[in-house]
Amino acid sequence: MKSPNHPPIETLSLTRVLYALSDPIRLGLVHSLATKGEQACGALNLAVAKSTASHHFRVLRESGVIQMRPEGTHFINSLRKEDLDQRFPGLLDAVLQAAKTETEIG
Amino acid sequence: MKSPNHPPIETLSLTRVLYALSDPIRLGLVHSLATKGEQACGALNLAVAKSTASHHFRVLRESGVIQMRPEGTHFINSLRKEDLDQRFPGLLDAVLQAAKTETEIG
DNA sequence: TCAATTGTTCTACAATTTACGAACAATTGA
DNA sequence: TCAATTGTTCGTAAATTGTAGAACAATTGA
Repeated sequence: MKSPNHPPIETLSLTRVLYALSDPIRLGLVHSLATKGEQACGALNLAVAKSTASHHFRVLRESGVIQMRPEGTHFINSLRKEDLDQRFPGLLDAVLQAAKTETEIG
Repeated sequence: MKSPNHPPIETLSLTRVLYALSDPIRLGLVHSLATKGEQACGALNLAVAKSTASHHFRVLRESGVIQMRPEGTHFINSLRKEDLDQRFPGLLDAVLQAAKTETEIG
């Protein structure tokens, strides 16, 4: 497994991050990574084809929201929380809190 | 001028709000409304056709980010800051702060 | 070695989004 | 009344996005 490219912190674009988080599937992935910690792609059992899942992981990775670390036959995904907090303080926490609120309300 | 519809607070969708904010033109509008206060559409002199501007205002309005109040021949736009703060605490502030940061950095 | 596992890449397609010009609607002021 | 102002709506075109299947690549374990 070849390690994919990750954009450096200073190149992260706010609109790109917001866009990455604006999809229900991707926001769900981020929420899951935030609450359960780092996980393999397969552990997040998505309701879409694996090529589609790969697409969403790519959007999240290229926007700087997550990082992917190769490990054996799969990838371990994790939030780039510290990077995001440094570049856009409070943003990730606010989004995660809002996501939590929304799932509670329905 | 007929007053346009605005979605009630409890129906605001997080992904929809994030999507509305993920466009550079719309984020610029929001930033402008946040710093300069309520303004007419024309006062925000956009670099796009007025039909395109109308589209962006509509996206912001239907996502619940802004409200539009008819006044004479034009509309006065303003952020639904209190509503957003109530539904998604800290989100708007974090986005606005991030937008400010990004314009400073470049 | 070789099959199983995991995820990417390529290709294609339907749906959505952004953009613009032209026509239209509402209001104001001369 | 009527022209000017302001913004919406409609129709359309170009670009982007989300989705999936098929083929491919890398790693592990039998």
